[in-house]
Amino acid sequence: MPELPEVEVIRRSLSKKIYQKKVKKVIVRNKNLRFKIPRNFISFLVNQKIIKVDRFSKYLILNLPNDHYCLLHLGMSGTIHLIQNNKKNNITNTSFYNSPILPKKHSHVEIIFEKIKLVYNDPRRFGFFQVFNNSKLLKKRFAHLGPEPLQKKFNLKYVYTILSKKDKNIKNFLLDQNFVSGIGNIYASEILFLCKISPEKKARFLKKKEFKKIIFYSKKVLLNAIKKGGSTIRNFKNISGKIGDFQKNFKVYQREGLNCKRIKCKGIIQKKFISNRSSFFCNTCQK
DNA sequence: AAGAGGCCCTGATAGC
DNA sequence: TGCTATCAGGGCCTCT
Repeated sequence: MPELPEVEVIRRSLSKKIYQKKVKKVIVRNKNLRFKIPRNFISFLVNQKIIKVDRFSKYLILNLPNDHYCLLHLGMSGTIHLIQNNKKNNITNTSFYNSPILPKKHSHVEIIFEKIKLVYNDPRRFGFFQVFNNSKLLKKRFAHLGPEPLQKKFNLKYVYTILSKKDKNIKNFLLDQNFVSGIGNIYASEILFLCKISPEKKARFLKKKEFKKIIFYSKKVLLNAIKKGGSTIRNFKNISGKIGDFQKNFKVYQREGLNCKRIKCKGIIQKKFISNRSSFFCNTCQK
């Protein structure tokens, strides 16, 4: 699923294409997403300009005039496609995430601008749209979420205060959006590998030095992933759709049974289910 | 009240 | 080939 870096990459490309564009039409084919698409969704958007494309954590926020906001979460399988209608009447498909061609199935929502349209496709329908009439309500929507790893608020004092007495394992904390928001299952494993910390280690047993590492590598992994264009995004410029022209440079994720990438470490990457989510880690260098 | 587990949903893949 | 079981990157709700 798209984690913070993927959503940020999507935000940037989206922003370039739909900034200051006016919504001409909205099509809702299936309103039964994770949450039902609100009744006023279409009228909320039509004739409005996109004045900014924002993001918090894994949420995209389309800023509209008059302090209105349209929130979009991609869930596990949500993808955004931009279809451009150029002068030659060719349809150029720009896929921002995960798919070589525009899927016909599961394209639940279309937001249509003058020469371009945004298509939301989501097989599992874990994603959702929500609308907010002012920034107060939007803020309230995010109130329960912890800071992003990239924010200054995500510092030693904050992490220590929350984690130092908790009995929950650190992997679950990295996935807990109330503690820190934006990290998902892939990057959680990657971050802990770089920290040399076992995913099963209870938070209260972590030392100050380890808290510092968690903060440092959380930032580093996410920033690096954004820089690389979202490492979980498949690069599907190849219309033939052949797999293999995208690379995952993961150190542990989906590397079960393979050698640890750390120099001189003889460890083997393990896969283990921790709270129903797959976790990958080196059995030797992560303590 | 913290933490574990179940559930929403479809599709891809593995195993028989 | 065709069935079934398992798993997939998230988040919210409930139960203990």
